[in-house]
Amino acid sequence: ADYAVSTTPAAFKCTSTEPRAAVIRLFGVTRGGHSVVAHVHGFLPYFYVRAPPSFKQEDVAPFQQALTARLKSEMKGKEQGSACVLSCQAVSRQSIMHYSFGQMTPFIRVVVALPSMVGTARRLLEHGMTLPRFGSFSFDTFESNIAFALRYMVDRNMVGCSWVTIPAGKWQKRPWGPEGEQEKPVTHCQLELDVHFSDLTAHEPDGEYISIAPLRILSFDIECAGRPGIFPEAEKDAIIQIANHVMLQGETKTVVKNIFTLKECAPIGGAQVLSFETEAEMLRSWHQFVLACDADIITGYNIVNFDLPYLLNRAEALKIKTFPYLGRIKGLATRVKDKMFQSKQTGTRESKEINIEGRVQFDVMVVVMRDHKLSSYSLNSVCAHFLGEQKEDVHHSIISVLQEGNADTRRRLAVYCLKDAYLPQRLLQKLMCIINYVEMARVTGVPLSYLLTRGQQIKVMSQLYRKVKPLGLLLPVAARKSEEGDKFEGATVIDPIKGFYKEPIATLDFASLYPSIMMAHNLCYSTLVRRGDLQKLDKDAYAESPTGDCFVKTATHKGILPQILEELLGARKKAKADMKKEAAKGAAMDKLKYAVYDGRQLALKVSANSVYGFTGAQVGQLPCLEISSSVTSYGRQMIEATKKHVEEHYTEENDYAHNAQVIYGDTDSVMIKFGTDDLAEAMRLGQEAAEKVSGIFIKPIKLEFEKCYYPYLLMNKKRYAGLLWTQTEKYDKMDCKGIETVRRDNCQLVKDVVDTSLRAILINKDPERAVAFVKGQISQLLMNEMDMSKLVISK
DNA sequence: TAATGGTAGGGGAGGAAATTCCTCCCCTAC
DNA sequence: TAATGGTAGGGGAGGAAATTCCTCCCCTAC
Repeated sequence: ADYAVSTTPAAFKCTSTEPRAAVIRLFGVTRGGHSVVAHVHGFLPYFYVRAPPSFKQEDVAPFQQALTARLKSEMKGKEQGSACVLSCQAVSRQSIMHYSFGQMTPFIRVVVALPSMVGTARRLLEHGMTLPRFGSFSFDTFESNIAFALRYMVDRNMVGCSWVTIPAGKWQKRPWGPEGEQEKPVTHCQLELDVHFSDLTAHEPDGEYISIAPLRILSFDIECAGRPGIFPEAEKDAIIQIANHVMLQGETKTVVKNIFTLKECAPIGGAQVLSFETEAEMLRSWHQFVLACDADIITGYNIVNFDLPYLLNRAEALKIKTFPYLGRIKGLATRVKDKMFQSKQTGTRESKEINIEGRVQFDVMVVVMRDHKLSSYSLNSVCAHFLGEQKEDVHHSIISVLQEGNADTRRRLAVYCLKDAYLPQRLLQKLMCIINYVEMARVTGVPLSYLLTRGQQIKVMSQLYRKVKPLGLLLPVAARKSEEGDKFEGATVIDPIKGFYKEPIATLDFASLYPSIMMAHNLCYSTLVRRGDLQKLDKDAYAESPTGDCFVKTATHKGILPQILEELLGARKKAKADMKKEAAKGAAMDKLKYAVYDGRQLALKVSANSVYGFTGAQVGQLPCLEISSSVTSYGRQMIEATKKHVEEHYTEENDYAHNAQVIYGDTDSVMIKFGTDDLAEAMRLGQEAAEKVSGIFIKPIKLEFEKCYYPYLLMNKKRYAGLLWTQTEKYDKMDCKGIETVRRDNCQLVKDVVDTSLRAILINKDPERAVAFVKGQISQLLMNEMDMSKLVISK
């Protein structure tokens, strides 16, 4: 979904006299697979302002006049004839920040003509505006920085990638309207229609609406004739081939497989070969193909940062004026912009921003980089990792040679290029990217494209907006800037008692620790009690967290965040149950449905866990360190209590065979040496201890016995290895944490040596063998007999 | 159309700072 | 020009070498 500013057709004008209005565009697919665009009319941008004290109904009109005047002068005639502020209305709402005793306070709902006016109005109001009865007053605005399209989706209960119904008779198929002033199609979609926003019904993605639309997915790859040793430059180096591979979501067969080549190319089985004498002809023809194919999703490997910009720049160098119109909107040029994406998680990454309206750019490289930590992100190694197959390798230095050869050498290049277009499709299917991303969009409510171009916060914001609206609560706009280094204390890591343990070590974990803390203690923006409000409350009505912040209890007022978390975790339980149900059908199982449920439960889990991070985000949209630091402080208290309880209860005095000892723990886990040599006994004790300790905490906090390590090598904080057992018959695997074997900043040799040594120690229980192996490797190194490839470090 | 989830913590690299070691030299005891 | 005994050993100065400490960075655990 996006929006455009245009004139509104008379039929959808309603009461407004505005010359121009924002029209939401919903791009989609029908069940039959036809592309659709709906121009949604009549939805107006708005936001809220907190009314000054003693603000009365009769103050609304002067407020509107003042704001209109300021806004108009600010727009400097850009929007001629626009009223700018369409309406102001006194309403009762409450800010989500701080517990407010269930009281509502006066707010003003401001409706403006265009989305861009929201930001301007916000700035004006925050800087202070002069009102007759109040003098210069600096207003707090609320919900004034939400993207317009998302605002619409929130208000209409529409989540990303969901089904929408438009009843017959409520919409107009373009072209329509009286002769002369007809509404003509402006997009390349097969079906184009106009509708009033209230006539659209969004469906929850359940039951018959759980299915995923048959999206058309175009994967492509280009080859350039680079000069030897120089990375291709679009200004100088020609594009010689473009391979394309089109599939439908949910189906395995290929719809189109073709290749555009410069100069003649020998035929390739199963693929259509289109050869051109000039590069310009080829590019023009490919452009036509993209429009005809009308894909919903454009994919490929590194297309956003290489292939698409290269194509666009090359077309510009060749002066092909018609080329940069790859989107669904006719006459809207595709441009490349440099963008910086900065986050703690990924670091600072430069990337390109390319507008292709109505098509989602689903770059497989971006997807893999976001979801997986790998040592190399080349298509070759990613395929080797996930598909267990290497790509057809043609070294870039011989690409030009092949091109300058004959039809057969160009055919070899084409086969390679086709494979590069096909592999991203394979990866998407294998990793079930589309399904998982669609489910993430549905769970969090954001459009699909946000998931690849935006961070984590927008997903929580979207859920908050949705949850808060029916409750009459409003989300404040983040303060201009938060002070640098606004850090808070995190989790405890128990000092390890380092050593090699030959007896089983039981591991107990708190399930979803941070979400369950937030639920148990009702931590939320709306339950945080202001210091000054404390004496107004009963002592039993609130609880003080270990940081000294007070939150009211569930019985007084249930927090929004706990509600969101409950729903997320509840929905996850359901999704997992549905998965089981589907699997129980055996042969009749609907694999696609099963995958959807799996993707959903994963999305729900990730979403639940990111709520805590959202409240502590340093550069956040709605940070609240009182919440995040309370969460971690409760966590610290809990892990200490668990350690204490276990060590005090499992003692010889209490008739246990040994004194138990907590040898290590990190954040939400404790590792216990019960003293017994028997694995089954250790598991039983672990089980028992988990239940016992769970009892001392408030619901839904739950300690679970998860596994035993036997034997266990504890080297340091966050560094250990052991054989992991979940049942007594056979160990599951060798589990290594923080050790060189799991790090990506060392050469293969280090990994191999450490891995082999650990195996010798843990599995064969033969440290001598490990020593001998290491010595052997060192002498090989010293004698220069080591394979050089094992010594490569890539950073 | 500006946006960006958290803290704890190990361990290596690189360089500054503090410490140790060594040699030379002066001086005294005898 | 004139006059010039020795060895052992403490301790300071000065500088080289080895060590510690600190910061930054990367990457992981949770």
